[in-house]
Amino acid sequence: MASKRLTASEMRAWRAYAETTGHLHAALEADLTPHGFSLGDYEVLVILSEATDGALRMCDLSEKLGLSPSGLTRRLDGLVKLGYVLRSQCSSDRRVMFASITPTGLEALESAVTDHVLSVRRHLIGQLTPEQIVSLGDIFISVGTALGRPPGTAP
Amino acid sequence: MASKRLTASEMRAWRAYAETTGHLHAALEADLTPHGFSLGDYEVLVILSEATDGALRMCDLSEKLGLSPSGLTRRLDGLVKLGYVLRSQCSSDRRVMFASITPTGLEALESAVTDHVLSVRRHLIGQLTPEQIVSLGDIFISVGTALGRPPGTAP
DNA sequence: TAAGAATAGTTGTGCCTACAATCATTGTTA
DNA sequence: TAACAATGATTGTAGGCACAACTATTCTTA
Repeated sequence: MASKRLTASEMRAWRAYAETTGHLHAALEADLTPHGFSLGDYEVLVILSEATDGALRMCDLSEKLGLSPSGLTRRLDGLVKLGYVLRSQCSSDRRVMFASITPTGLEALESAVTDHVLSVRRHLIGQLTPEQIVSLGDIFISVGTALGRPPGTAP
Repeated sequence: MASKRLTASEMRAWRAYAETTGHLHAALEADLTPHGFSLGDYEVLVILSEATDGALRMCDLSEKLGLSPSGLTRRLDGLVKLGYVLRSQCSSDRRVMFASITPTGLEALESAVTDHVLSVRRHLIGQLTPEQIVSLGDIFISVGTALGRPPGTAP
């Protein structure tokens, strides 16, 4: 019975989530700044480092990142200037540009990964019981799936 | 034992959360746009409407919103221009400005609240079992508290 | 009470992002 | 194959936000 109001329990969950998710993001971001790049930059490098062919088309990358094409163009500009990412043309389709992570970028990423994992553990995972960790996964897999964006299913 | 890596279960939870939270925010935002204001505007109006004295100091409001002072100034500019919010001076301390919601603003808010609640229910609450709802609350109360930002404790 | 610190808010500036428009290339079809 | 649609990426522009600098006011204290 989908009421127009939230029950006390529902309100408690919604408010806790809504208020905390921004703080959590800010904390993770802050822990990463000593490494010289933002959480957004970090995510780009992670995805590029996991790309099976070592390179991704701009449109695929922007899709994975949930970023607009123009947003990705500018984000890559910065990473290219830092020497962390390389643009290259596709030989078979001259519309597409590939992005790939450079050895320098991989180094920078690897030096940040440890801290970031510790950060995630400290602020999120470490605060939860094993049961809650499973539940957190269940919850956001359900929500993401309902949104048409099932997580972790990206090829 | 705080490892430098995440277990499969931890990774599953983290990835699901990280990937989905942005999509959820976007969906809630999209459901609100027909009403003519953003989720940020909505939050301002909610907090102002709940203010016991009907008005809040800028600094208190920015604190509640997790917004910088300058960010709040510009956000209020928009809401004032729309006629939804009123600025007024404090008689006892001429540094402070009060913000209060106008009758027009209250109308606009009330017309949006129903849709927003339905939106929250559709995208988040409605996807979860009662146990998961409790768990969601528990989880983010723990995380928020660890971040020094216990949710729902704002006076 | 006068001087300096602290507080409240606004403005200047810059970064990040999205949307719309644009250019180039490829695909489709009449 | 010529015309039109679709796709991939970038650029112009504008909005939202943060940080730093600034003004105004109040608090503190010597």
